[in-house]
Amino acid sequence: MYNEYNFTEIEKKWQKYWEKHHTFQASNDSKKEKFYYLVEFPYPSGAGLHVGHVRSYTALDAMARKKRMMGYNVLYPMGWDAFGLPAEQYAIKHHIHPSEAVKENIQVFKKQIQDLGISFDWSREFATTDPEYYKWTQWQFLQFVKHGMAYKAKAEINWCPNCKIGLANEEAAGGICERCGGPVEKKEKEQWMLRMSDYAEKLLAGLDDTEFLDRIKIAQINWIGKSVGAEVNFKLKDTDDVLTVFTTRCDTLYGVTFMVVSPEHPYLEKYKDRISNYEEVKKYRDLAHRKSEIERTDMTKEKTGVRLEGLMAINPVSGEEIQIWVSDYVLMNYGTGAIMAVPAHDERDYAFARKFNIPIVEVIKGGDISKEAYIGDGEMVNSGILNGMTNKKEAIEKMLIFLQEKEIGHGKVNYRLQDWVFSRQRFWGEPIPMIYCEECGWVPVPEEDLPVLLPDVASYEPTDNGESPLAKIDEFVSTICPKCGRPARRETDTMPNWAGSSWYYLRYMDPHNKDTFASMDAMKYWGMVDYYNGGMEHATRHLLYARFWHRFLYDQGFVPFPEPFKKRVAHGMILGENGEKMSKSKGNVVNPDDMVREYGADALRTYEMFIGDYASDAAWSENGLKGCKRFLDRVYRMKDRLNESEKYTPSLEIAINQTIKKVDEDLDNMKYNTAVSALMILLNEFDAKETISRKDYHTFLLLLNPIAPHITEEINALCGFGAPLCESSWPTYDETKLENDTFQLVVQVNGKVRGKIDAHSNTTKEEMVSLAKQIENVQKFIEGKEIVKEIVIPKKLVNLVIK
RNA sequence: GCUGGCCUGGCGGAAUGGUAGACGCGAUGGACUCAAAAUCCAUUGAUAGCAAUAUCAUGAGGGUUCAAGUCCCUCGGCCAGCACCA
Repeated sequence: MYNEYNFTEIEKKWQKYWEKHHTFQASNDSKKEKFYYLVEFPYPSGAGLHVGHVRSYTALDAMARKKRMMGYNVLYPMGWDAFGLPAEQYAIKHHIHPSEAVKENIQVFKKQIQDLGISFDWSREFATTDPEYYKWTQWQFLQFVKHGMAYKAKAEINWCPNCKIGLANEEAAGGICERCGGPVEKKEKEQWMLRMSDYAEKLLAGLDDTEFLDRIKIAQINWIGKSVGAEVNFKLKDTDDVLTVFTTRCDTLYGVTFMVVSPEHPYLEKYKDRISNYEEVKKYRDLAHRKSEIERTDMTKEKTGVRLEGLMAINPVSGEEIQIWVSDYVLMNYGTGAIMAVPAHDERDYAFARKFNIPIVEVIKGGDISKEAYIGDGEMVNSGILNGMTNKKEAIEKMLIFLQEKEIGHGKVNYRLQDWVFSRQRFWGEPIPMIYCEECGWVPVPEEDLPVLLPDVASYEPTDNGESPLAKIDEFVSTICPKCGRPARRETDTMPNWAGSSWYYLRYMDPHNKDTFASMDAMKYWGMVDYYNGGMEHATRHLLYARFWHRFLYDQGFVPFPEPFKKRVAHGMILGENGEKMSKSKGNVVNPDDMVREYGADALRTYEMFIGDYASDAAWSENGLKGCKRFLDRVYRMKDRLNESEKYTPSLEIAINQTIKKVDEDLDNMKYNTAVSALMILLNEFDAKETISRKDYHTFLLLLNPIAPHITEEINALCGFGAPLCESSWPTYDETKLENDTFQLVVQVNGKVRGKIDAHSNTTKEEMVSLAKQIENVQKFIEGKEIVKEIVIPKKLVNLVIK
């Protein structure tokens, strides 16, 4: 492409200037008002920076630069989320320590980001893999232990046989391993768990303190999955035991004709002597166990199950004896692992009862239960105390009171959210700082011994038996018990990737603190993150983990605010030129380095802001990028057409004030595409003039600077406008100069545009109507017709309604 | 299945209920040039017309309104989240 200026040189020059002058360094000791912008820190993969990174980093960069010009003390930091599987796998393959691979990748990423001129405060940079950082991740884990929020439990975990790793529910959604895409199995293993489910209500309520996008709030609410209902106890016939179920529809209790327990329910084992067909039951249970999660949760498949012969339950309201079945459509990890089945009014129970010929009793009138389960509302029948009631809510309330009085049940709130499986059988993660002693059990590593460092060894292949590679490293494992001094073993599991990213935003506030993870003063000054940008793929897990972690720290008095993030915003993806997701295999990957080399960082930045609505996906177009480069070239050329005036050109004054307002508001609202468009429009207006004033041009450069910082600084210097733009004030607009004194009057007849005429803005309503009627084309339409109504919108439009 | 979002020219996309298609890309014609690149000028939703202008047009069909891309209802398509959640 043709170039009339050397953008590479210009970009390097100003990047050096900013570095030398610490332009973007945030102060922890400032009288200015603060603003904290955060983008999700990247995982420094070997593939390098993606054009998607450029989009979000530039977007918040533009806001951060603008806010600095407005006089705020802006924190816009960057770091590295560097633990994780890819680095470990790379290391296994190439026989180098993961920390080496990570170091190299970080250097590449950092160079790429710096070439873009993103105004990060690099003095606060760190990686989650730095011992000085993960020391505090471990320290915070110990606080969870100290407050009974961490426990080790033999839990059935999601095990990926391919990756040889235990997965959190979040990583195994739908029974598919999110890393390799293979099926996930169940495996029993001792795992460290965090009691996140205890925080379900707080995490739900805390959303009120945030300004997340609605769709993000909804995703969080779904994930927490609050459900209000009741726990009801069903007596087991001829025992003193009860089978407890959770239900949201206790009003249908009279319609319960059987119960179903999940294959993992402990009663199968407990009552094996009473279950006369136990062998059959056991067979079913083992079969269910071997099935992958995906097979079990396939809703389209037919219901299966086995009746527990010899074991009966009693319907607590009707007193009837009812059958008990085992079936895999009941899940052990939700509710109590057992359900009451109301086949007349639940689709799943209906299908099950139909298949196994179990009685179906209607309790809500309205459907034909010989054909299907009726799930609507209606009058209660066959329901004792509820008969005749038609209001579902009242029926539930009445039944709840009854259950409580008879002590057979009580109100109960259930959550889908489960405890966080916090162990990973991996080398490249933060070691869990716990020691197992035969005498004392699990003992935390004393805080003064932190960090527990990862050993510097050559082998970190995962093991087939599900142990962490660390288990094979004797000098790591062998230690002494901090309590009794006897020989003991270190925990060899490491933390999940989500750990380090759960509190990094706090460390940025005070990154070099040696005494604590961040000082209270620093955290009080910086407060909540004002804007937190990330992908939608992190709207549930990462965001929930971080909020939980933060809320726990708050409850222990370690942080001053209950919620970490005020606003959460999400960028759309940048797709390949063919509209598909960029991937190596599709050959549609765009490398930002190539674009910076060929068109310059400013053009790339401007284009990515112009590409479309920030929150939506957008397809890459190199021609679009060229168009933005052309725009910057035209901006540059305009410098040769200045006159000596230090005032706005009178005929441009309105347009300039309008543009200041538009760009100002659009940048605040993340409407970057229309901000760029407004600047293009203004440039077109400049272009139509022989000459423009120095002030016209200077203001334009100030407005464009947050998006295209290098070229605007250079032009500013070339023109001798004074201080660099990054040290100048953001322009303000004059409220009285936003409107022209003429406007185009649009004339409609019956809502259709029939004419336009210029009018002075002080034209009265009456004058507007008479002006309208003078237009020739309008007269054609109203001639000989009766005008029944005249609608006048001042300074805009007249609509004549005719009959 | 439930919840939320989206659907506008050849393309990316603009439009507080008030001129649909801003801005950009692409395309066509022209200027400059020996030529090309770059740049500049003009045209560019469809149909009819020399034109003025008219008709049609924001996924489909209804409705509310003086006026609907925008609000309401029905349907279709796409995307996302959750999903045998009791």
